[in-house]
Amino acid sequence: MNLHDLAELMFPGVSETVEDIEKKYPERNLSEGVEVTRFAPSPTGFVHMGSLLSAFEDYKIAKDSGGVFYLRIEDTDQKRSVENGISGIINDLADFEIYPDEGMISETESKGNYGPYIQSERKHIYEVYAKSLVERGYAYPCFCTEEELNETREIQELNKERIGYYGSYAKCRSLTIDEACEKIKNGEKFVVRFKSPGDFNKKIVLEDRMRGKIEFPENDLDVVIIKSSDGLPTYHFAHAVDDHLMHTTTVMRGEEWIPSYPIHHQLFEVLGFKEPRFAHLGLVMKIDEEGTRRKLSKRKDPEASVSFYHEKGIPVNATKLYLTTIANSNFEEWLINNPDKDLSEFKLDFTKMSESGSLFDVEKLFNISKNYISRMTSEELYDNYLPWAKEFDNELYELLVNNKDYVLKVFSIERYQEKPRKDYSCYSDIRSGIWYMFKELYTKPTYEFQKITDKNEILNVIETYFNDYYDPGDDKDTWFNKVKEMCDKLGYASNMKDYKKDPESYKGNVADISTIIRVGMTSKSQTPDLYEILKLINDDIERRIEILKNNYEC
RNA sequence: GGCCAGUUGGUGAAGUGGCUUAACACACUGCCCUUUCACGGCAGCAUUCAUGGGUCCGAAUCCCGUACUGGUCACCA
Repeated sequence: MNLHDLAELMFPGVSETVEDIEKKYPERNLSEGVEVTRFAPSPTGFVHMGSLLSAFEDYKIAKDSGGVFYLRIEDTDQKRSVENGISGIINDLADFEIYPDEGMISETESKGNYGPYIQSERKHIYEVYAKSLVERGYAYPCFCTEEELNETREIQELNKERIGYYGSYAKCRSLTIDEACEKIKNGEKFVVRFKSPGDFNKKIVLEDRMRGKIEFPENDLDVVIIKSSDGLPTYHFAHAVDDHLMHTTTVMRGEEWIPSYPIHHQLFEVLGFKEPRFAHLGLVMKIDEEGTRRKLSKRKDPEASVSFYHEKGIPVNATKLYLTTIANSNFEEWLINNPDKDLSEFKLDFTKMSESGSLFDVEKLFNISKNYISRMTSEELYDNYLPWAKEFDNELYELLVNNKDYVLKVFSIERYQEKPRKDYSCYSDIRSGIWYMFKELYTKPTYEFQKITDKNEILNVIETYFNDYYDPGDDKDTWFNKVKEMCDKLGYASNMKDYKKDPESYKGNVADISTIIRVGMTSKSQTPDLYEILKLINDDIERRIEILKNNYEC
């Protein structure tokens, strides 16, 4: 019996050779500097903020260089798979306008020439490579049971030695070929282990694209590369084979992978693969109630879920802007200097990526979103808001559709000025800012009068104003002068400075009068420009006065 | 426990030996502007870069130790 016989016994059905496979995955025809990146999630059904960031960065790095971004599904751990888990991920990415050039495009379909893009469908490929490793003496069957493995670990702990399957602890490594063949023939189950040629006392260096040099001891662990439970590869092996075959140029992944780099390095070497470059991203963290930092969790943090932003109505572009600020700290400054340029003109830079896990800052996201919304035209706001309202606020959606011109006017208030108003952080904020502009909604308002609460006085001011002073045809200056005129007539100060000098001799001031009119007509003490509002609700003023009166009578 | 990474204000961070008595942005505080709110303007917010030592004319920046945080050591990714 020789290695070839052993390999045949371990992989009885595998007839293809490594050369056969390699031919099917030719080098990509791309010029120097063009990046091929990938997002490689397990099919868990949805994407959370941390993985969205990583997908976004992968996508952006590829696009910035005119390269290829693909989506590969890593389902070698079937326990993690969820029904429709792939389409969930595709939809979440699509919500943020991340569309893979290659890879899965639905639950079962894919596009691109380097597939299959689901690892469980690539089983035969991994077998071919594993078999060749066995033939070359770089892999062997391991028959150790879980109990045996636990035992050696306990011994290692007791002796304060490094934990793992290596050196003399790698029992099955020293099995002769004949012994191994015998066991297989007897039907004993086995995993395939990598036969590491490494020496723990030697050093290797990773040239990380964002962290620079990282030094490690060489790997000497005989890691499992094919599992006996389902015959599928482990991450380490699948990563090496797939990223080689699919010709990934830069592997971007979380920093939790740094410690296993020596394994991957060795695998690439022994398999004769050209190693891709690596960038190990900082994890996205949050502060929890106890005040400690921890990884953002899908389960515990609603704001970690991508759907949270969808429901809140944060514009997709605003989220992208925020993700870019986390990805590259110099982006904010760029944005300030180039407010009108498209995001695609900003190139992500590995050396500007944060090495420590950054805290996810919802406040900042809202701020970015607020600024972003304030810069939209009324039409853009309308077009973006409408689909959101359709999904989350049907009543408003109907009004929006039926009163488009009117809504555009409402959105235009204080929008087209040098520094537009910033009222809305997200689409779900908009209702509270515009509901009172619709007569359909303005029925039983709650009033926010504060300083002046005397009902008769309020009614008196309102009636006097609309009977004797208000004229919708007035321009803004005339309009405000009339308000001031009325102030003088009714015993209020039209000039704030005068009022401050001697508040006792007035009933109030022009601000109080404005507030009475504002609250009387909108039931809100804080609104955009009153003059503009009155012009828009002109047809409804009579009715609103009645509502005010009725409200006071009962 | 071994290995690896990280540590600059409330937050994201700039900074790679002198231009830094630490940029910018968010948040916060105060004042101003003002018919409300928002916007905007001005000012304030780390004498100090986890910590101890060293190198140097000079250190947040280089070296060593310590602490803390996170990761990893699975037939999970």
